[in-house]
Amino acid sequence: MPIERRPLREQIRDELMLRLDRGDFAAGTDINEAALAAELGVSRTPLREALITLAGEGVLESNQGRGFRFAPVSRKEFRELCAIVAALEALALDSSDPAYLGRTAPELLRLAQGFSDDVAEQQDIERHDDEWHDLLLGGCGNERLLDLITSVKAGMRRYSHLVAGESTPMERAAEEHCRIAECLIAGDLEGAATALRDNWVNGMERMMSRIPETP
Amino acid sequence: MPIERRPLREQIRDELMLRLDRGDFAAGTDINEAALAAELGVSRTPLREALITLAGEGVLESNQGRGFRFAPVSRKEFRELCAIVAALEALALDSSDPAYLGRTAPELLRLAQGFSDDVAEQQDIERHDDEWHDLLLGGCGNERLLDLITSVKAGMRRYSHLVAGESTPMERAAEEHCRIAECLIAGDLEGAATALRDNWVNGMERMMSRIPETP
DNA sequence: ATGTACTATTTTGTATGCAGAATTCATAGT
DNA sequence: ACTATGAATTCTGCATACAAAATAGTACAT
Repeated sequence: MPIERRPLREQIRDELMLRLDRGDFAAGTDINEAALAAELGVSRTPLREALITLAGEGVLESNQGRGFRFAPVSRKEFRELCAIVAALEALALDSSDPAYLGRTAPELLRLAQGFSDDVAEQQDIERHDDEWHDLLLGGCGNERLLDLITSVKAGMRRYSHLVAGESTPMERAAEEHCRIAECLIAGDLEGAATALRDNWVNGMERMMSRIPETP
Repeated sequence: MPIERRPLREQIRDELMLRLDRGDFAAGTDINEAALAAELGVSRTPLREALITLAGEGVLESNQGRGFRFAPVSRKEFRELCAIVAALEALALDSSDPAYLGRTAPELLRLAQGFSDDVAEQQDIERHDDEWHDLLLGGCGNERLLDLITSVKAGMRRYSHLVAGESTPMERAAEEHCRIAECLIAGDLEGAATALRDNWVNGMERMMSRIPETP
C-alpha cells in the first residue's frame, strides 16, 4: 500500500485548479494568501509555491508588492491560447505513431459518438473532452510536447466555465471529434490534423461571444 | 530615477540562467539550497521560488524529498524541444503583421550577413542569434505565444554551451537566416516559414552529435 | 569481505516571524 | 461636499526556525 507522498505545493495547485473549474474564482480576483492558506489548512509557504507555478502557467498574475490575482480574461488572449494549442496538438498528431492512431481510431470514434447522448454536468463534459484529446495524442512520443500542451491548457481553464449550460457547442464538438476519428480510420493523417485545427478554431468561435471584454 | 524593484525570485532566476549559460552547472547536478542561497546572499525562500519557476520551464527537475537538480540532457529531449520551438516560431511568423515583416526584413538580412564576419564569444553568438529571432517575431501580436517561446527556449539553454567552439554551425545558421530574410523581402511568407523550420531542424542536427547520451 | 541494523548528520519541506510596501480609514482644510 | 494629508491597518516579500525525510556513517553479525 503505497501511501501518497506528494509535495503540498502540488496538492494545493490541484485543489486550486479544481476550484477554478468549479467557478469559485472570478477572473481578476486577487488572492489573500493568509486567508486562503488558513482555508486550505496549510501555511503560506507551500501555498505561495503553488501560486508561483500557476503564475508560470498563466493562470495567475503577480505584481510586485501586490501579490497574486487570477489573470483577467479577454477575447484576445483566448484567441491566442486557442491558436497555440491548435498548433501544438497538430504537431503532436503529426509526430504520433501511425500504428497507435490506426489502433485507437475506432475507440475515438465510439467515444465521440457517445458524447452527444448523455447530458451531463458541465465539468464532466469538460473532463470528457480533455480525455478524448489525451487519448488522441497518447501515441505521441514527444513527452515535452505533451507536458507543454497540458500546461497551456491549464491556462485555458479560466475560460471553460464561462460556457456552462450551452448544449449546442458540445454537439458541434462531438461532430468534429467524429470527423477527426473518421479521418484517422481512413488513414488520412493530413485531414485529421486539419480537422483537429478546425476543432480548436471552431471551439474558439463558439466561446468568443461569452467572454466579457474588460480591457 | 525609477530604482529597480523586482522580486528577488526573478533576479535569482536570471542569475541562475546566466550561470547556466556560462556552463557553471553540469546537467544532472543536484542543487544544495542552503549553499546556493548563501553564495547568492539570499535566504532559501526566494531561492526556492526561483527554483520552482525553473522547474516549470523544464530547466530543473524536482523529486520529493530529494530537492532540485538540473535536468539531464538527452538527444531525444533536444529533438523534442527543437520540434516544439520550430512549430511555435512558425506559428508566430504566420500570425505576424506582414507590414512589420516587410519593413524589418532588410535589417534582418543585414544582421544575418554581419553574423559570419565577426568571430565572437560563444555567449555573444548565442545572444546575437536570440536577438535575431526576437526581431523576426517582433511583429507577432500573440503575446502569450511570444512568452511561451521564451519559456521553452529557456529549457533549451541547457544545451547551448555544449556547442561551444564550433565555427561551422554558426556560418550555416547565418546562411539560413539570410535565406529567411530574403524570402521575407520577396514577400514569400510561406517560404520564410519553411526556411525558419529548416533553421531549427538543421540547428538540431548540428548539435545532435555533441549531446552525450545518458539514459 | 559483505550485508544489515541502527545512529548521526545533512538536507529538504513546511511553519512561523518580521520589516516594509500598499491600502484603508479618518481627519483637516478648502 | 470634495480633496488632501497622515496615521492605522493589512498584506506581501523575505528571513528564520523547526520537523521529517533522506543520506552517510558505524558497529556488528554472517
